[in-house]
Amino acid sequence: MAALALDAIRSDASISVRTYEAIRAAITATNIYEIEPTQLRLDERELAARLGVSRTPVREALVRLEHEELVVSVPRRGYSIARKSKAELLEIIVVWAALESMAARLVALTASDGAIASLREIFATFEGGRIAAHLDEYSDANLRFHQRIIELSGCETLRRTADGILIHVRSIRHRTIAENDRFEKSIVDHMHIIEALEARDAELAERLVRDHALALAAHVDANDNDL
Amino acid sequence: MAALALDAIRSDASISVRTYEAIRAAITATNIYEIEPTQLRLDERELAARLGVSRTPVREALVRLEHEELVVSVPRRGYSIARKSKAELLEIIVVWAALESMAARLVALTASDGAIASLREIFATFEGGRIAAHLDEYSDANLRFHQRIIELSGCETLRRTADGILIHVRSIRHRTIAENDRFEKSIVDHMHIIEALEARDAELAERLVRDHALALAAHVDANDNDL
DNA sequence: GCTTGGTATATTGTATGCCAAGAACGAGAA
DNA sequence: TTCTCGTTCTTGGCATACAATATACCAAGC
Repeated sequence: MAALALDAIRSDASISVRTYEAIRAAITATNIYEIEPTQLRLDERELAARLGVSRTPVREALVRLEHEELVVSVPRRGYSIARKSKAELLEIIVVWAALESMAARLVALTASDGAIASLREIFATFEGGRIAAHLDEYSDANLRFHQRIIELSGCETLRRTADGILIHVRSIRHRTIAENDRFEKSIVDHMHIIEALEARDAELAERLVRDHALALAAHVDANDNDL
Repeated sequence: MAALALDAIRSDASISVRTYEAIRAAITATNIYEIEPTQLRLDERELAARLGVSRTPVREALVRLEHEELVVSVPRRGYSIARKSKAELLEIIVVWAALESMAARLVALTASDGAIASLREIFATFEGGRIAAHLDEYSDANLRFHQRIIELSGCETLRRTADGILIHVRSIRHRTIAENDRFEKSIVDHMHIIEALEARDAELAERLVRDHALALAAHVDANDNDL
């Protein structure tokens, strides 16, 4: 439990919601694949005590988190942080590919030129091969890029659906970006995607985004055998 | 001991979960777009009394339902059944299109011939133009067809994600199927989709499914102004 | 020493009570 | 008559008490 960095909760919104946000943030900030299995347990009372609230809002928060599959509950045995199996992670990437490729289509068809241009700026600081030296920041930028495509689609439902699985995608991307020069290919892919969007080629943009995501899935499938 | 064929005892779902299922079923069985706005209110105490449970499981159930956007909660003013605006319904169709088209791709690439053939059977009873006389059953079959594509993808995460928005898609399809001969076009589309899957043409199947769904969105956008 | 049953303890699941925020309603004044 | 202010009542939010069940530990018998 000490592995979770719990922040104090905000003062607006209901205690339930703030509790949810606090626990969610704590899980998000933790590399859940690298902590002891015993640390995955979430003790209602301990969470309540540490957050300074009663068990009721903690339980409601856990119910929410269970729904977005961040935690799992075993009846009568409580909640623990959900670790996805490799097969599940692959499925998540497939869903992400579906959502992001649809988003790319919408961006190509409806986004403003300025909006599309903003995609380039995300990688502006990484020109000239300085990626390897700033792998963490590049990994963040990478994720932001994909998130931004979904944002620019203007489809709120798409964004919310994607948000639900974002946490898992984040951990995948974070772990795989450092592996054998994938970032070289990655940045080339991104530029092609941006070009397709700028050319307003919806079909191409959709396909490139999908294939980029599915390539990640294939990579994880082939390489990450320790999941 | 091994001689006894013991099944695990019915781990009768918790009251919370059963409460959730009961409320969900009740909402699903109601045409939420045709009842008085005052009927949309969900009173915790009343629900608890009618279900014979306390308010706690009712609240947990409502939290779950809120997460899947079947109900909305206004802080300090309680829960009510969520009616989607037209814009939101259009977005939902877009998300559905994204998920189902990805599913179609997977089906074309991985499903067995028998599985694909089962898609035809769904419409077997509607041959010979008997659709108009059995519009309700056709509407159901229609929905089952689209659900089945997602099932056949074999991607559980895809299925669960789609399930979350299924209720809304159902109500849309149900209301629009009766409108001006859409079912004629609809059944032709479906046959083309099946043919593409049988031909293992992933690109075509994906496109047909997507366009079929987006055509529904366009239809709703143009026709259903009373949402 | 190992197995097995019993008991204590810890922890979740559910019910209930209290409180505070809004809404509804009524009374009084303009 | 209408507007406004105050009171009451409804209703959700949270805490806590109680019940049900799983786990761990210990003791007794083989």
